[in-house]
Formats: sequence, structure tokens, C-alpha cells
Amino acid sequence: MNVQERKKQATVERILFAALEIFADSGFEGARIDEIADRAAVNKAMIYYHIGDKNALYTRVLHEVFGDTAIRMADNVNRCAAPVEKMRAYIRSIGQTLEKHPHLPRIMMWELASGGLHLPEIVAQDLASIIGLIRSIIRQGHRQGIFKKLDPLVLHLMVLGGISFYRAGNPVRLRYTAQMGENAAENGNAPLTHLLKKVEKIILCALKHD
Amino acid sequence: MNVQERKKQATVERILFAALEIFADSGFEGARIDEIADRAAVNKAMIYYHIGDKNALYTRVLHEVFGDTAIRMADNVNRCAAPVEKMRAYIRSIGQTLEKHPHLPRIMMWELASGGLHLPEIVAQDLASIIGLIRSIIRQGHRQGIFKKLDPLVLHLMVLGGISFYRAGNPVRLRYTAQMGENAAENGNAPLTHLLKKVEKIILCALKHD
Amino acid sequence: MNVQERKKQATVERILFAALEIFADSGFEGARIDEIADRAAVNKAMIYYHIGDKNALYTRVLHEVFGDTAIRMADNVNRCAAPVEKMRAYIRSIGQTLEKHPHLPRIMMWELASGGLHLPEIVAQDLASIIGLIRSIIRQGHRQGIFKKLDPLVLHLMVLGGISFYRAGNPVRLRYTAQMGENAAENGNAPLTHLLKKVEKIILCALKHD
Amino acid sequence: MNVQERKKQATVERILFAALEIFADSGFEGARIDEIADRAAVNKAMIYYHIGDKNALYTRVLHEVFGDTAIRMADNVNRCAAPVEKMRAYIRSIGQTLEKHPHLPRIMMWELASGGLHLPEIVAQDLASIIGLIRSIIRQGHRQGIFKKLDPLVLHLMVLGGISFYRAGNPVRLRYTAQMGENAAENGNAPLTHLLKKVEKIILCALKHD
DNA sequence: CATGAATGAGTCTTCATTCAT
DNA sequence: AATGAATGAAGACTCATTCAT
Repeated sequence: MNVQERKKQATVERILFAALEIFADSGFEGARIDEIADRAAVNKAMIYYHIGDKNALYTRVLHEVFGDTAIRMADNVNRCAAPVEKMRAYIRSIGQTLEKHPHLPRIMMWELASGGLHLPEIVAQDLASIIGLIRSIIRQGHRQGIFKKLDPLVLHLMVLGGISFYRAGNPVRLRYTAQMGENAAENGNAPLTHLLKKVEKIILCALKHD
Repeated sequence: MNVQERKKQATVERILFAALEIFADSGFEGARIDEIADRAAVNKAMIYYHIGDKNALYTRVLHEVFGDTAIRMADNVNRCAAPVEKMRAYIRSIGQTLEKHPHLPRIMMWELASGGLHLPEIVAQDLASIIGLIRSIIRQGHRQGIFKKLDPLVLHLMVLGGISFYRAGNPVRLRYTAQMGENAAENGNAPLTHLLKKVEKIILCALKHD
Repeated sequence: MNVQERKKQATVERILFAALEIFADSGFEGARIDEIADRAAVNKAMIYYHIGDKNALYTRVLHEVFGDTAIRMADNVNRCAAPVEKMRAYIRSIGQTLEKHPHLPRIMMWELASGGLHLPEIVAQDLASIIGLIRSIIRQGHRQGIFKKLDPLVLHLMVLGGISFYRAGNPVRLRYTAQMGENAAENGNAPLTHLLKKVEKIILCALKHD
Repeated sequence: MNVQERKKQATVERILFAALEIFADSGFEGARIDEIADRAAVNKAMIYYHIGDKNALYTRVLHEVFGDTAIRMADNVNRCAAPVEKMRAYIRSIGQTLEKHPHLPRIMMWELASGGLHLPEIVAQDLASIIGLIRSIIRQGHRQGIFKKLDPLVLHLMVLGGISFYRAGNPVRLRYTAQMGENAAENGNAPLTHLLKKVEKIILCALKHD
């Protein structure tokens, strides 16, 4: 019995991972159920049996990624007390998330590009909770007289959008190294931590009172 | 003959505009040739006759949108002398571009999401020249002791990514107003200039020496 | 063992009854093995284990339903002496059968519609014996100078077909009450006995000499 | 232009005829779009292009048959004055219809068997108008003191059901000639007119006052 | 006996693309 | 240049049937 259970779980996990990759690569419309099944080494019908149709699969995949992210970010942020530390924790959490879910930026871009056409409500809640987090950080810092009062949504989207564009743009930059100037390629290959430090610096410079 | 020529040009323009709208809304895979033809009030076969297949159409649309952006930005920036002013001009140029090409952010996001699969070389050059622009602004400001030395690519992508995420995310935020908190909707409806001022403030705070 | 035997029999009966209902509702092609298993509260594989594939199940169901009909009709008819009484007994037997097997008319219609594709030979014999019965009634009545000489097959099929169409058509009439005229619905709800009396009257009027 | 028009019409007609045959043979669920396309010697997609999905095709086919029937029956009946003649015209109209649309009885049986699951409203109206016809005949005959007052719906369904069962049952009877007795086969092969005369006789005997 | 997972061959439907006129 | 018909290759989803436990 436990054997069956484990086998089932393995199957489901293989499906979800394959789906994640392919949704990230091709978006919802571009993804092919057949390809997902192939990559998961699973009969196509098993996807329908275990999970449901393409929409259900998409929902499940997104929630798996964004739900986990929202929880971990809240954890990391709340472990700190001072607003500056919280802000750092927030940005590093994004880094940690990208480390664990390297497909996340592109998934998010597909979704945003489509205007959230396929965005399931649970995932919208996940995203909302993340924005709530940064809003509370800024508010706290402001009350303590440490932070200027900047729009948290804009700040958040600059961080997230910047990082996403940076990472998602990597293949493009690599392909067009020549046109982009040496720096571009050099930066593109730099490890994630460098990028995050730069972003952190920019954000904290912008936030802190002189 | 001239009448025919003009008629043909009008047809092509209608096709391109319809395609732009639909590619922006639905992406490459999601777009339907039939729908484009319908919206352009043109027979489907005419698209193939005048322009070519779906890929050719998409590439053409991309080039049409990104083409004149680089030139206008360089113009606007070079009209100013001081680095701070140049930086402001740069950000406002982005705003101006979005005003003129409201479909640009989503087109860009589809493209980035797909890894720049359809990005034509000319467009890549356009984008590269924009980065060169901001790099030179920062360098100048740094030499004058006004700016810190921040990575121009990161800065650029935070601006562009932030604005794109903000605008592209509008429909999503509107749909999920409840979960996102009142502020989200309120901001979402704000005109572009408000957003740009916020971004400008953040960027200049980050750049300027204390 | 005896417990097991009884359990098995109960399982088979549940399967057969569920199958009967669903085949009657949906026909052979429309029926879903999954649904039958669900309704029988039985694992799908059990159907294959106990009975066989979809065809076997269908044939078995058909035989189950049509099997005892012929015997009972002969019994009822032979209990009467006079041809008119026999005829009445015959029509009432049909009513009795429908009372006991309310799914019979639709099963028969599916079968006839498909050209008797799945009709097992035993069932064909059952049906043939019924026709033999009515033939002998008419012959007897004719010899006694009571009945006209009408084609027994036609008469039989008018009775059976009429009743089947009437009953099978009930849901349709109910749905389209408006178009059918008030009478349709009113009649549609009438109990079986009313219908049988009407048929009986029509048939005897047609048969009896003036 | 007229060539194209004619070609299109031919295509549509081939599709509709093939569909009629296959729906009659196999019912809605059993019919295969592929087979219909094959038999119509038409690309599958043309069915969707010209007509629509399976439901639309079914609706179109049924309406083509039943609509035509309803109109012709009304015509034939109204051409007569006396109720008895009208009744005869009505029954012969059924014959005429079966001659022209030999697939009708089985189509109707599939539909009735399914409880009108796929019955489109237009077709329901067609059927209702036929029942209205016979109702008015009987009412007229009754007012003139010629007919007994019998339930028109029952009468109609006995006629239609009888004929349908008779014809639909033909293949079954042919297959099981031995069990059915010689008469069955003999009758089964008899031309339609014989059957209709028998039905007519039965119905008029039942209706007319002594 | 019983169960849930697995399979493969369909089945409907769509869509980019081409052809004939 | 323009149109409407035609095509073929997928695409998502289903379902009868079997397997492993």
C-alpha cells in the first residue's frame, strides 16, 4: 500500500515538474500536454487521471511555486526585527526563491503578459500576500523614521520586474553579446548573488533617509 | 497605380495594427490568424500574400513597435546637459514611448517570456543602444561626482521591468482588487505620469550621493 | 464460502442493475463503464472480472430483461378462454411487464435503432414466441367469427411500438410541453393503465366484427 | 461565382447525406465525424467550416428530414376535405415520407431512446406540428359524428411506432427468420404499401363508428 | 476478490496554410 | 489583388481495457 502511495506521489511529482518546465518555456498556450507527458515519462492519460485538464495542471503548478514562495518570504521577513533587515531579508528571499524555483520569473512573465488570463485565484492570493508583506515593511520603517514613504507596490515591482527582466533576458543577451557591449554578457553570467546585492543597494539607497 | 499602392499600404497597415493588438493580448501562440484577419477586415489569405506566415507577421510587428523607440530616447536625452536632467529625460522617454505604443510592455513581456525566440536582430540592436545610453548617463554623473556608480543594466531593467510589470499587471490587480488591498486598485488606475514620478524619485534617490 | 458466494452474487446483481439503468438511459455507445461501476459501487475492474467486457455486459443485461417476459405473457394469455379476453390479457401483460421492467421500452428502442446489433439469439427466440402467441389468439378469434383477419405482426408492433413510443417519448413531451399542446403533457403524466385501456379499446375496435 | 456556389452546395449536401446515413445507423454517440467526412468524400474540417460541430450537424440533419416531413404531411392532409380521407392521406404521407427518407424511423428511435437528449428545439416543433395535425383530423371527424373520440396522441404513436418498429425490426427478423416463423420474413420483405394498407385498415376500423 | 494506477487507441475540434477562381 | 473553399497535421481530452499489488 505504501509502495503504491509512493509510486503515485512520484508520478505526480514527475508530472508537476515537467509541467513547470514546459509552462515556463512555452507558456500556457504554447505548452503541449503530450510533451509534458513525455518529459515526465508518464502516459498522457495519467495527467488527467491524477490532476485534471490543462487548466487544473497549470493551477496546481503555479500554486506549488507561488504558494511556497509566499510562505517562505513571510517566514524570512518575520524572523527579522528592524525594517532595514526585513527589507534585506525580503530581497534575499526573492533570491532564495529564484534559486529554488529558477522557472518562476518566466512563469510570472507569461502570466502578466496574458493579463492574468489563466491566473487562478489561489495564486492571486499568494501574490497579494507577498505585496502585503513589503507594504508592512515600508510602513514600519516609515513610522520609525528610517524610511521615506515610497509606494510599496512600485518598489516591489521594480525589484521583481528588474530581477525577472534581468534573468529572463539572459538568453537574449547571450545571443546578442556583440550588440549589447561586453558588460552585458559579463553581467548576464554573473551569479545571482551579485545581482541581488546590486538591487539591494539600489533599493536601500532609495528608501533610507539621508 | 498610385491609388492601388496607397490601398495596398492601407491594407498592410490595418493588418499590422490588428496583429499588434492581438499579439499583445494573446502572445504568439495564443494569437489566431483568423482573428487578426477579421479585426483588420481583410481576407485571411491576404496576410500571407502581403506579409507572409505567422512568424513573418510577428517579426514585422515587433520591429514596427521597437523600431523608433531607440531614436526618440537618444534625442530626448541628448537635449539635456546635466546628468540628473538626462536621467529624468530618460525615464520620461520611456513614458512617452508607452503613451505612443501602449501595447509595447506586453509585447516585450511575451518576448522575454519566450526567451526572445522571435526577436529580430535589428530590434536587439535597438535595445542595446538604449542600454548604452543609460550607461553613458551614469558614467557622466559619476565623473561629475553627482552619482554613485551603479550597474546601468540593473538600473535600466528595474525601471523598465518595474514599469512593465506595473502596467501589465493592471488588469490582474483590477480583477483581484479584494485580495490585493485597496491601495492596489487605487494605484492601478493612476495615470502613467504618477507612476513615472515615483520611479524617477526612487531612481534618483538611489543614484545621487548624499 | 456460502457467504462469499452470496456476496459475489450481490455484487453481480448490483452491476447488472446499474448497467441496465445506464444502458437504458444512454444506449451502448453512450454508456460509460466508469459510471456503471460507480453506480454499482463496485471497482471497475470487477466488472471485467465477474462479467467481461462491455459487449458481454450489455448482452447479459438484455437477456436478463427480456428473459422472463415471454413466459409470463404466455401464462397470462392461456389463463383466459375467449379470444377477446386473451387479447385483453395480452395487452395487460405488456403493461405488467413494463411495470416490472420500466427500462424495457428504451432498451428495446436502442436495440432496434441499432438494427439489433447486440441482440442475443435467446432473446430473439423470446420475442418470436410472443408473436406466435398473438398470432394464435387472432387465428382463434377469426375461426370463431369474432375477429377480422388482421396481420398479427403488424398488430403486435402497433401495440408494442405505440406503447414504447408513448412511454419513451414522455421526457421529450414534458420538456417541450409548450410546443406539443396542453394535451400532450396531461396525457404524458397519466398512469400506465390509462394508456393501456386506450390501446386496448383501439385494438379491439379494430379487430372485432361490426 | 456560380460555380463556387454550386460546388459549395454540393459539398454541404454530400456532408448532410452522409451524416444522415451514419446518424441513422449509429445514433449520435455512435456516429464518427471521421466516418461522415470519409463517406462524404470531404475533409473533416469542412464539416466544421460549413456546418459546425457534431451537435450542429445533427440538428441540421434532423431538421432537414423532419421539417420537410411536417410540411408535406400538412399539405397532403389539407388537400382532402372529409376526415376519413384526411386520415388516409395522413397515413399515406407517412408512407411517402418513409419512401423519401428511409432513414427516418431509426433516427427517430435513437432520439426517443435517448429521451430526446440531442433533440433540437426546431425539430421538436416539427414533431409537435405533426401531432397537431392528427389531433385536428380526429376532432373534425368526431364533430361530424364519423369518428369515435380516441386519443390522437396514442393513435399517432401507434401508427408511427408500429411502422417504425416494423421497419427498424426488419434486419433483426431477417437474421432470425427461423425463430420468427415463415410469416415474419415474408412480411418483412413485403413492400411498404402493403404495410400501410394494413395499418390504415386497422386505424380506420378503430376510429369509425359502427 | 478487490483496488487504484496505467495504457493506447481513438474522438472531437482547431488552426496555420494553400488552392482555385 | 481578393475571396472562400479546402487541407492536413496537430491538440486536448476520453475511455475501454489491463496490470500490479
